[in-house]
Amino acid sequence: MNRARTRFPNALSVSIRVHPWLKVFELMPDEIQPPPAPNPERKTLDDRAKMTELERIRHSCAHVLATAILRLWPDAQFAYGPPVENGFYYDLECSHRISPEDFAKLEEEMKKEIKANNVFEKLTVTREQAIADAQSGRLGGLAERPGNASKFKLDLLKNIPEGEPISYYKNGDFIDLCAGPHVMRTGNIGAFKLTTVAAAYYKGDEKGPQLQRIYGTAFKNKTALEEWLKLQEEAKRRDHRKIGAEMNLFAFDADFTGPGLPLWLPKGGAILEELEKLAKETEFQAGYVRVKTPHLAREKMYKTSGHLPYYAESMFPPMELQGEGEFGVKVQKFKQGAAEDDRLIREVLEGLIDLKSPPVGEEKSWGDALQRVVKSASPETQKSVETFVYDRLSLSLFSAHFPQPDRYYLKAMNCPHHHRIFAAEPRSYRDLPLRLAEYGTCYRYEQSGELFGLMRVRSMNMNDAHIYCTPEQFADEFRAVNEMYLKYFQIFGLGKYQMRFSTSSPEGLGKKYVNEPELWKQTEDMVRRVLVESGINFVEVPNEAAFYGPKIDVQVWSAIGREFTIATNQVDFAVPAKFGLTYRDRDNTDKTPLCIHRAPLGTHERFIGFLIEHYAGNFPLWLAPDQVRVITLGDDAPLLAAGKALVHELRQNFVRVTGDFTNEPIKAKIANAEHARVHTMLVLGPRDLEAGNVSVRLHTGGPQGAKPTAQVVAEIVQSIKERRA
RNA sequence: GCCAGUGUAGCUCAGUGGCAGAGCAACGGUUUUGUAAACCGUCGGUCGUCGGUUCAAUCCCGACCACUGGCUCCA
Repeated sequence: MNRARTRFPNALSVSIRVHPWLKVFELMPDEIQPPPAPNPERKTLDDRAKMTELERIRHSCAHVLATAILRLWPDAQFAYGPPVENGFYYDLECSHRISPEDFAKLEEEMKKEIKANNVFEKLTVTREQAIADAQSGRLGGLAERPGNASKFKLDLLKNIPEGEPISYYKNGDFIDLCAGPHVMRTGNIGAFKLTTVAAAYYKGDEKGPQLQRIYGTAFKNKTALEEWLKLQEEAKRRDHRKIGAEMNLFAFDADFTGPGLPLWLPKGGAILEELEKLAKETEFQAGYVRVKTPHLAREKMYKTSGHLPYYAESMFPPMELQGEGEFGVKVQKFKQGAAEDDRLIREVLEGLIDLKSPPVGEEKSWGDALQRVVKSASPETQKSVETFVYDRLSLSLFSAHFPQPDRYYLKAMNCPHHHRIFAAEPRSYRDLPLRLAEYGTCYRYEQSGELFGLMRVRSMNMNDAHIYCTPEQFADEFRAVNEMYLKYFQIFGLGKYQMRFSTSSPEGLGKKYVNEPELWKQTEDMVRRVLVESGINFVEVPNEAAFYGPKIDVQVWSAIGREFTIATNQVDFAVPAKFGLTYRDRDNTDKTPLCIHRAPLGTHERFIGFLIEHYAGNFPLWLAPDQVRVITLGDDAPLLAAGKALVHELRQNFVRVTGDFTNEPIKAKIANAEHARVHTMLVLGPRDLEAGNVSVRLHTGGPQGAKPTAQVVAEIVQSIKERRA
């Protein structure tokens, strides 16, 4: 509740929707629907049996962790404790707040349990027995705990299908409800380490209880653990935030610019420029045309597109121009004093939305005060207040009593603007396919905890384009888009990628997805066919499509193993209709085009962040911010002149080149250039000058010996032109 | 937004209830050099912000902000 007010002080509909005592609003317009309850995946027994040895070690280590926690804090209640990619975790509820300071103690206890080398004993029990044990607090415990039932285990038991065997695993005194499998003995856990503590929601449900999650990792032996720790160190070194700072690529300035809003420094700007150039050239050759659209649009744009109110939470709150637009006059009137009848509503609303409301007693806002008052009232009064609020604040009345100011939103996506470009001219089937491309800046209000370096930001440049086409053209267009993706992957040497093909679900039609069963089937079939025919590596993920059509997300893995969705490709057969987009077909009727949203390079921000980690900052020549540095051996006049001439020549060939003509020792100048990750160093000394040579040194390859200057310049220019790896 | 951790010079980090420290960078000199750091000097700080405790707070306490690791989310 607080969150909605804080984030959207002006977005009334949003504030109201999530205010807890206004549950009544869940009955409101069908576009405001709570998300479907998460369905926690339950691994089948077959899946579990496939656990690798390492996973068994880690899962067993989770039990050992639980054992240790219970010895220190016997009231702990455990939920899930699975192995994960880099280790394991166990979720628990406990009166003691476990912090990393407790790790040493915990690890001590864990070592004792491992040293005891207890057997992981499997016990099969009846459901009745299991329920009884859970109720006595025995499950996930060292002993019975009267009055402290194993509540999460009870819940887990409910999810075990009838007829499936129910088993315990027991090590020492610790008994846990668990399908296994485990290692034989606690002593089989060779080496482990607790890594971090975090909060996690029970079953991943934001509304569920919040648990403490302890993360750890475990390995067969100490060597393997140490190797992993080393790898973590290496990952830290390659982290795009670290390298970005070292190379002066970008900066965050939370105080002045705002969190999640990167500033591109000149060197990062150079990379950005190269990416745009690549995209522009590639798209030009593929028949795209370039457009440019503003960063703002009126509310009507996003109401029409359907993004409001669905995605209002992901957008920056609107700017309101009170004196403008058709409602300006009404607003003025309202300000001068509303009718008595309106006053109560206004007060209710002010309490809900006004951040600056003074606290009333213990409460943080008038809304809280109101909530208390209503709660303490008789059921009839509560009912009538709810009815009143529902009646008076429902959107229709709302707009009647509260003239809408002119609202402008920062765009969170480019598509609506492009749709309006489509609509700006009459279109014939002869104009299609129309491919509108733009490197457009979008703004999304990502939750504060979600921000992550360049990978998750609030302002982003999207390599966006929208292809409007007829259903007959769709397959070819879609194929061409995929080919463009593959072309890019080749340029950047991305061997490991996976396309996630997200489709709809029959149950979601009309709720999560536009209710067009025929079109869903058609487009999904078309997409699937194209993917298979193109021999593309993809997986199909049901029930994850966009609300307007199936989509493909491209996942890549950076060199340090981070997985990212960098590109996206979506079919849209719904929104063009909402905007009333049509083209005149051969048969002289107006038809709605299909639209393909595609962003092969995703956003500048994420893509460059990814590239930094991918290349560890050692970019290929064409992308390197510092492509060439000319270094003179001393600062004698003839050397200096030759050096400056070389810089000039390279610059006239559009090479990003700097000169280091200081009188520092050559070793220092090389070291500086290496630290700056300058791709190519050209050293000019008296010997070179005499022979018409330069000595070439590569950041990634060391000294390459002396070569004729003209040849070196030509090679550099050629390598950049070809975008060589 | 939630849980936890962190916040000292441009960067990497020391440190203490009683005058704020180093290395690198920057700047000024000296040095005249062949492939990862030559020497000397100078400058640089509201110790994240606000409040509290104290004779005295960068240090202790509280709130807030930002970042980091996770959770949830990512149309």
